[in-house]
Amino acid sequence: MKQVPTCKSVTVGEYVDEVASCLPPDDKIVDLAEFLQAFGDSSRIKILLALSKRELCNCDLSAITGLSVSAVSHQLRLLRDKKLVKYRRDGKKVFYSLDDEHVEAILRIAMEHIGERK
Amino acid sequence: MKQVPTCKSVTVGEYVDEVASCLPPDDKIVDLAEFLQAFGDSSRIKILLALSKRELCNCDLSAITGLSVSAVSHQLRLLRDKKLVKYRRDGKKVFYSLDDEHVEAILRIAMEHIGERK
DNA sequence: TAAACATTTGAACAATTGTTCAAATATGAA
DNA sequence: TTCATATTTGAACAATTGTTCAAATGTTTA
Repeated sequence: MKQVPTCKSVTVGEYVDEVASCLPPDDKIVDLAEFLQAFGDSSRIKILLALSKRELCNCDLSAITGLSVSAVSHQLRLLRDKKLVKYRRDGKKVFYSLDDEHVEAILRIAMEHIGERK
Repeated sequence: MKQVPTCKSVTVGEYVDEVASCLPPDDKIVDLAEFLQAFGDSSRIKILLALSKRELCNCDLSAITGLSVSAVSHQLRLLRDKKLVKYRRDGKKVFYSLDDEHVEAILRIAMEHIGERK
């Protein structure tokens, strides 16, 4: 950044350092952002909501979401890498499910937040 | 999408329609994705975590996060539009805070999820 | 083995994103 | 009014993203 943060008024400086020192280190910030970013796409939300009902294979997810098999696979890889889903192979199929209760909780709370407004 | 979802094995068709009918309508999916996408950036995570400690103005947020005043303002506009933060003007300053407990809860749960692994 | 089914992968592409910079707007004090 | 401070805005740009398509990889059955 190029602009120097000035903010000359009296209140500044009293709590800025205190809040700044509360922030996690940069690598944790990045992990957090990447984890939450994985929720931030309509295709992935559809996949995650479907998986919140039951374990599903790539092919089923394609039928349910209306996305191509390839698109679903690409998104599942991302969701796997970011630890939102886990999987198990059963013969030709690979069954996916939500990684843990945190993922479910975030979906539920976000639904609540959306539902309340408008 | 161009590829027809086939998935010819026996298990298919039993629950696909059932799960599909559980999914919210498209506009709600989009709202959900846009809300959660707003969490998915390191700069915005820093801003949100800072705001989880206390109400802060644009200028303070710039000092705390190390981002330019302009970059913070652009991100705050997005966070406002997506209903993650609210604000009040006090003289020359505009103080921002988290919109509600849902936003706080999502940050907390995501921190837990990140904290548990590795 | 070959064939069918299911999934994954990589390249390409358009679309979206986050930052910077400069300029504009808003507020309070002199 | 003019000045200083604080915030917002819009254009530009590089960087990232999500999808498609074609090809490759796994797995089971014949």
